[in-house]
Amino acid sequence: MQRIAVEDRRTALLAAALHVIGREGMGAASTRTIAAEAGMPTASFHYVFASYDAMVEQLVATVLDAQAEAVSTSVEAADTLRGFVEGALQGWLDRASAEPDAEVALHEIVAWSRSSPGRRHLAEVVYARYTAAVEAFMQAAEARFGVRWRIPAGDVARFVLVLTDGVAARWLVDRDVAAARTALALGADALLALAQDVRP
Amino acid sequence: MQRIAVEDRRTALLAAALHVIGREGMGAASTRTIAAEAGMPTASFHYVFASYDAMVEQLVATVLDAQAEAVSTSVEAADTLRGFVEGALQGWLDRASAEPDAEVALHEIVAWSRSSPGRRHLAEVVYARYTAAVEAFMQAAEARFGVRWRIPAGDVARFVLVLTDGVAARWLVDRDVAAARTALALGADALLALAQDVRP
DNA sequence: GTCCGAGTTGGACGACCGTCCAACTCGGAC
DNA sequence: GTCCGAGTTGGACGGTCGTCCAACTCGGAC
Repeated sequence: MQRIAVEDRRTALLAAALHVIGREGMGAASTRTIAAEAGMPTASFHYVFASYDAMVEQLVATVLDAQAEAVSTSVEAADTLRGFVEGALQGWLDRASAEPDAEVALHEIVAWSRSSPGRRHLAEVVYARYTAAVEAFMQAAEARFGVRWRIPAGDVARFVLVLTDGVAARWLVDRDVAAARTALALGADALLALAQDVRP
Repeated sequence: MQRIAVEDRRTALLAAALHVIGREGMGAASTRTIAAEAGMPTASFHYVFASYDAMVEQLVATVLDAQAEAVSTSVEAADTLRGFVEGALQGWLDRASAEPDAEVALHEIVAWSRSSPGRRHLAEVVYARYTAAVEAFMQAAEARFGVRWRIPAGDVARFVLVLTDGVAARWLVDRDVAAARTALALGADALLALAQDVRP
């Protein structure tokens, strides 16, 4: 095969891994399958990545970065607290259904990493980044709409993740976007009921 | 090994599978690992079960049966709608934290079955049974407290599963029962806000 | 034109997988 | 006491896995 910059190989392999995991799950995403999907010999995998686990770690970071940016653009135009909350939740869903491979991969990798002590930190990192992202949204909501919460901010953030995780779990099985949208709307109502002192 | 009734072997292997999946995840739950956990030679596995997939299918049925029964006993004493809703949700959490292997196994198996077309029906069966269980609870609530809902019953049932799935996803990673309890209490409030016409 | 080192990769390593079968054991009917 | 069929299981089958190395290629410095 012709010579390719290592960064380009890395990018191609990460994209291939995303497709394979999205299509056939973590169980089928072997080094051989991923390299074949990228049109490379198997040995190229370990020329680019130190190990399989290292590739997964990079994949998680890449997917989380792209997701955080996509969702944050969906609340830029919000001019009410309701618009902001609904925009964030529906923006997350729009992103998930637009890039299902990324959403599937995230859940596959969390489930995969949960059971092995040496990989458990990966699942915790995912939730730490989710929590940080939600808290950044909450601070933006406070700055823009003066919202305060009736309960500790940490409990609100956790409840947001309960909503997205719960909707995702079901959507992963039935891929029913309309039903997911309805459930998220109920979630938005529940979140707004926790707000007080909204600046007019 | 001494002669053992096939049903006893089946029971022992299912219990062993539950332990292995709960401790090390689906990826480590091979026929060899499970048989060893049950103190049997590997070949016993295929003397009892037609295939690995058939064992998983039986395991799901067993776990769902036990779970449904455990939760239903936790609302028997409820004498208000709030007590009923909170009792059901907290009863589910009590069951999950009392038998973590069963809860872990259910999520591991759903994730495992999602990606393979030939196994996808298993994930759908799990949600069909969850939905049926929740709808049975809702009918019991209507009979006992005369409750009606502001939105379609199907949307309420789906929202209940969003709550349990979302709480479970996080609990599987951090095992924080207190935080799960708080999140479920918020979920109960959200559900009660969807109720109307409660008989006094 | 020569050479070097980075890029590339076929193929092997040991391990584990689900499944299966031939050979063995042994309780109980006769 | 004999025998049979159900119960039991060691070991093998072909497959996949992550990883690695020796051997090859080739762009670019000299």
